[in-house]
Amino acid sequence: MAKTLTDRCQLILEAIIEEYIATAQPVGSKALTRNHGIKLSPASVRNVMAELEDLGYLASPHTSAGRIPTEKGYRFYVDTLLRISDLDARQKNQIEMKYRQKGLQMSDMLREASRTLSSISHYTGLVMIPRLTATVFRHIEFVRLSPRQVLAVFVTQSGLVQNKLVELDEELTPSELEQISNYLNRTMTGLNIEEVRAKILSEMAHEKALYDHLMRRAFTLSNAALSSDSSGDVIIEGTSHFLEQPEFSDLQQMKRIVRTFEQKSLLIELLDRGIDTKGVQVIIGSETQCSELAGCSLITAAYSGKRGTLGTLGVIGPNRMPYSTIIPIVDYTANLISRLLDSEND
Amino acid sequence: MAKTLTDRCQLILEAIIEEYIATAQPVGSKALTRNHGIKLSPASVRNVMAELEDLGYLASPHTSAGRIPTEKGYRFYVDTLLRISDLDARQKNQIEMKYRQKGLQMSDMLREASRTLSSISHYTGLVMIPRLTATVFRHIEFVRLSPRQVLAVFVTQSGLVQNKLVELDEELTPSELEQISNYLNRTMTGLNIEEVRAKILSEMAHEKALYDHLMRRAFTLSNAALSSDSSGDVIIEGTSHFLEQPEFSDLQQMKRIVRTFEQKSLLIELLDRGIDTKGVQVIIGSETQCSELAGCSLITAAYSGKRGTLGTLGVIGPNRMPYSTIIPIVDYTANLISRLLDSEND
DNA sequence: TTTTGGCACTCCAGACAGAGGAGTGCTAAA
DNA sequence: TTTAGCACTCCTCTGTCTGGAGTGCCAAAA
Repeated sequence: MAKTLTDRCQLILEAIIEEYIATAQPVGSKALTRNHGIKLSPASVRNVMAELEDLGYLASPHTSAGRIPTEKGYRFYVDTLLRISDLDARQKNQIEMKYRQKGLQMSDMLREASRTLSSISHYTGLVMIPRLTATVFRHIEFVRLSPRQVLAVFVTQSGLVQNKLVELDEELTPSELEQISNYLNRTMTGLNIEEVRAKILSEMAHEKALYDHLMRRAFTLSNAALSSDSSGDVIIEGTSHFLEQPEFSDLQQMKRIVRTFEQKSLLIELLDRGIDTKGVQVIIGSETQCSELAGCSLITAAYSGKRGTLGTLGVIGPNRMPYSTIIPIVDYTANLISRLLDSEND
Repeated sequence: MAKTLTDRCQLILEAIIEEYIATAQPVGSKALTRNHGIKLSPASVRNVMAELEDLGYLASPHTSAGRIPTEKGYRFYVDTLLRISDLDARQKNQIEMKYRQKGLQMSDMLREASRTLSSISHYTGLVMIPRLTATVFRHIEFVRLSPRQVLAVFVTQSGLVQNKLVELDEELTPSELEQISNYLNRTMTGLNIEEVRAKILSEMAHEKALYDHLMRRAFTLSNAALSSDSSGDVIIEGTSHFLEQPEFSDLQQMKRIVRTFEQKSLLIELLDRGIDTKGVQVIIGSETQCSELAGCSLITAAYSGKRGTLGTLGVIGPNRMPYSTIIPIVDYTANLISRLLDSEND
């Protein structure tokens, strides 16, 4: 199938998509010949456009309007036509400036990343908080809130703080708690949370008839504390940029999207999808596979710390996004964050 | 001035406001006599309405439309006309259900509160996170990220976890850190953060020629850690409800408001304002004193823990809100949260 | 064979006019 | 003091019309 398009088709498709990205108006044959250095007559352009429409790259809202790109059109554009340039030094600098302040801990940094993505791209910034399971254990602390309630506070290698409330079956004295946390901190530092859990479970299994009662408790407690159902979280910044997009001027659509953002779960799912991908990933329209986000596209990239991928970040906007400028922004941000997470805390 | 309105004026004003709240349409004299058990003719009602308009309680969008309440009208309604009923048992139950789950720590609870406020009121829920300075110290832990970076993790009496990255002038060994945190935990538990800071400062002042070098460091470090500029934070849930309000169907207005929400700072300021007020506070339209929130009203109430007020929570929506149903919801939620914070951790 | 000019056709967007309706203010009568 | 009546205002809705942008197709030109 998909026989490759002729050069001329590609040229015109590219021009149409870029014109549409710039104007948000259906593109007609005349406008194209005027503004895009195409040395063909409108009539010839029309022939090509009709062909591109037959092939599914373009669509027309009604008979006497211009053409707009379909998702297939965008996909082809992104995969084949797009030439991505590097950011120029000024832009790099502009991004980097935001992280220059001292005393920025990881969570602040991720929030700043989301903000920066949003403000530079003029779309909505997304940053996924690392899942606990992907992070490396640095420190755990138990704080006794009541005889049967313990707040477990983890700190990960990269300085992310997470906490979980654990309800106990039996009471623990402060000194017992301290012994337990000492044990954990001594033996577990440097492992990732999965490894810590696995280790705890195996110890529990091996020493069935546990002579040391305290140890059994230690394992039970830490197992509870680490059985994090923390299903990930995402920092969303710049929702208001969506209100600027003419394609969502319909309030019903707007509401659908904003509501989806509020629920976050769908976004987390989408961001998760890119976590094992190298480089920048583009998800266009229905490729998101959720109707709530119809007409929306994502540009994402994974970021990593010392010990592998931590999460993903990116930008979400309408299908009609200036991919050529946003892709490098996302790419650069992901690399920058990775670099910062890598360099600190050593 | 402000001579009191006659009973009839009040009756009609109330009817108009309630009709307008229900329909979002300018209210005419005829509609009033039909639906509100007013046994006057439309002509009489018109006379009263003209009077109310002269006095500034009503306005008309144009000559041949009905009347809509002004802010002054809403204010009078809220202050004088409104009879607030208690929530019925079913609603109370509905709210309380949300907090029933086990293992809900404070931050989860506050988020849930914001969500519940939003979903029950159908407007936007706001919950201010307690300022560190208002909270009671329970536990502090220093985690050494690098020789010169320490992550200070506080836990407050109510189980709220906050953390701050401190950059050190000189290196501290792990054991020094531990001594310092032991000292702080021993001597400071039960004080609020302000008191802790005061105590540290006074100790620093008293022992100018400090023989114990470690102590000096301890004070410096903890002072840095507690010099929290954490300017408060607010949990906003249900922004999308704003998109349902006909008064903000203008995209420009919508954008202005959503953007203000994103910045949060104005909301924090507004919520702060109610922190020393007993009971429910209503801020109508321009009383917010910020043009970005023109047309928006807030209903807020303070919540408290064991040791006094912690923060405020509430609902923000258009001026045209059903105050009579939302005020009790906010009131009940604030009391419920206070109760939950009070009862736990003892 | 490919490109292009010409032409008829389609459809939208905006302007305009007219009708209907809801509401007002005022006056005079009850 | 209340109310009925009436003239008036102004919005909203509807239908009609027109100009313009764009298309598809065909035949002539390259």
